[in-house]
Amino acid sequence: MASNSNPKDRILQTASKLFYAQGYNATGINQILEEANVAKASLYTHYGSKDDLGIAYVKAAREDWFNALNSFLEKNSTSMEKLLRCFDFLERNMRLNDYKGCRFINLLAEVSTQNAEMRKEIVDHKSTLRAFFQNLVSDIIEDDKAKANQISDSILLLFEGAIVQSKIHLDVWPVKTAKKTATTLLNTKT
Amino acid sequence: MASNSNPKDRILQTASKLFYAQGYNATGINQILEEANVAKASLYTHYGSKDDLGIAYVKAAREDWFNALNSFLEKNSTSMEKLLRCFDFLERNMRLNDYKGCRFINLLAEVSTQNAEMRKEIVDHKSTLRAFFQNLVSDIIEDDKAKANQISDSILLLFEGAIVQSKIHLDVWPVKTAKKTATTLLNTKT
DNA sequence: AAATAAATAGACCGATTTGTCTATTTCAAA
DNA sequence: TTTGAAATAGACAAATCGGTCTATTTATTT
Repeated sequence: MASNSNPKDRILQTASKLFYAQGYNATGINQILEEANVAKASLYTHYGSKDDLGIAYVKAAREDWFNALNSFLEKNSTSMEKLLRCFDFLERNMRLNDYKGCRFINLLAEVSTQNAEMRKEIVDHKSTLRAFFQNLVSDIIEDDKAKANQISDSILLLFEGAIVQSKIHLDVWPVKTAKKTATTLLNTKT
Repeated sequence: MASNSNPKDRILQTASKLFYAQGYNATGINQILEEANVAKASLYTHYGSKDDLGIAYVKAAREDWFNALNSFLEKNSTSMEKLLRCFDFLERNMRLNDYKGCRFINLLAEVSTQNAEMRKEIVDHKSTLRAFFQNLVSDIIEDDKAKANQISDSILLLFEGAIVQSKIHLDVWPVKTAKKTATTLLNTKT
């Protein structure tokens, strides 16, 4: 782990790496401390417990994710271009992360019944993503609101399905397939 | 847990319930033994270790899942009807399981890097599902093979995306949305 | 330079983890 | 009814878990 920055940040960075790579329950705090080169007391002064660290992790990951997406999208592009470029972003991420999939989906599988606050952050994040797609699609399909929502939610489902299937098959074909059908749906004129 | 059947089956049944409800890593063998009313030695004679029990769990779940699906589909129905009814099956399952989502996706999130054999079973299961959709769609779209595959894979992605989003929002609207768009895709004539 | 805060190493705690082993009991087949 | 397998309860082990605490050292600030 990078030895720059302060202990507090180093803990979060290392936790982020390990929670993603090994899972939340499978990652012990001792491993985090070792790899972050940080004393145990530092974890408990900056974060109160492992669960609180987990919550801080999700919150930071939420911000990081949308920051990365927005900086990947080109400012002066149409809503249609942005929508399709979301799938390019996804493809790049899947490769970059060695097909570990979505941090939030992975975490939800572990803590859905275990930790209500982590669950809430995850749900809020995905609700934000849903609204993000809805906004872009509403720019393209302006006349029929019901149709716009049907298409934007379908794009969301294709997006999420592509994440899961990409993780399963260790390949980007699901992302390419999703992008292609998303294009088809968006070009279906009323 | 049902006290019928033999210890071996009771272990698997209880493990299946707990792994699904709490996750694999969050479930200790002691809890399984208590709820199954079974001695510890019985677990280690019938299954060799917790991981081996986990593998047995996935294998049994694979068989159960497709058995449930096939018995839900009506024998004398068209491929189109069967395809759409898959989403009714999904909706029923999501409700029935209190939106715990997909056993295989949930498990993959935990053991993807941890246990290669469990991963393989999960991947094989999803590959079977993919082929299942491909077969049905190929009955409907016979002329254009590339188009048939594009549509069947898109249905797979909608299906998987609906599972994930349904678990997130504790609602069946993603399944309904997926079914509707799947219908649209299947009705797009060449 | 003195005072204060931040970070350190690491012992320690009780609980829990998977897994082994012994000794006893239940049960079914010969 | 005897024999042998199957199942039982539970002690035990070694490791790890999250978390607390003490004592010391490093930085920062005044």
